[in-house]
Amino acid sequence: MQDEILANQLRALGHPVRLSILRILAQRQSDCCCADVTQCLPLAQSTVSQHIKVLLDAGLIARQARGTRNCYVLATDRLNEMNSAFGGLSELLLQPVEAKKDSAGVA
Amino acid sequence: MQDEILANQLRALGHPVRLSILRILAQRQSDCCCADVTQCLPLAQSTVSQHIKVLLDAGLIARQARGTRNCYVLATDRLNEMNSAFGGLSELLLQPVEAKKDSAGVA
DNA sequence: GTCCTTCATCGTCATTTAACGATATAGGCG
DNA sequence: CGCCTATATCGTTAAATGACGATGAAGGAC
Repeated sequence: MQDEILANQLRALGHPVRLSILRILAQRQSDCCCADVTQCLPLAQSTVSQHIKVLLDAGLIARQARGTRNCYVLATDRLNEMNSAFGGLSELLLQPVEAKKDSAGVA
Repeated sequence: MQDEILANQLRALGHPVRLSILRILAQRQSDCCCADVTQCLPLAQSTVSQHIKVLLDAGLIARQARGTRNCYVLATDRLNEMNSAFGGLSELLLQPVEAKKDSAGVA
């Protein structure tokens, strides 16, 4: 289901460490490898690698093999899609609240 | 931390059933009690109640005692906040990609 | 007061997650 | 070829999650 995918992406975002990782990637977006990320966090390399995997599986980041290093970049396409999906969701959720403030359809 | 809160809210959204619950609340936003939600889902009442609790704890919905019923409504304020926060996050994340396409600052 | 409905909470169980250390693989360098 | 570095994966463990049935408490209705 669509919801499954969206939920999976939201769940992937739903951890402070993973938010941090995304921010780290956003800041130094080029040539950011696992070791770089690990250096910014108080966690073991294997743990960081695991979090990276969650983000990878959710499609929120992409891997770029670079010699012996694996560099990661934000999957901006997917993030954009997700942004749209989330925008659509929140629009849907928030819609009834506004009670069609100025809906032109009313006679 | 701010991230803790945001992550918690995202995690609360990160389950298909909870997305469904939010949609259900959005559709028939008034007088929607636990039984109503349960009727829309193939889950036990206690399970639905648990999911509702997660959404409550994340502040995404609010409870309104109504006699023997507890009615739930979307916490639109919080959802709006979250929408902003998410927008801000995605803006931050997506920013480097656009490479300031038309930033006026450039001579 | 008694009964009935609604629902949150409790206890349980299986699954998943988060964290770690250890390890094996893959690629560059001498 | 042999070594080193980088990192993904494995195995483990504790804790969290998701699901359920049962139960107890709160609040009408008669």
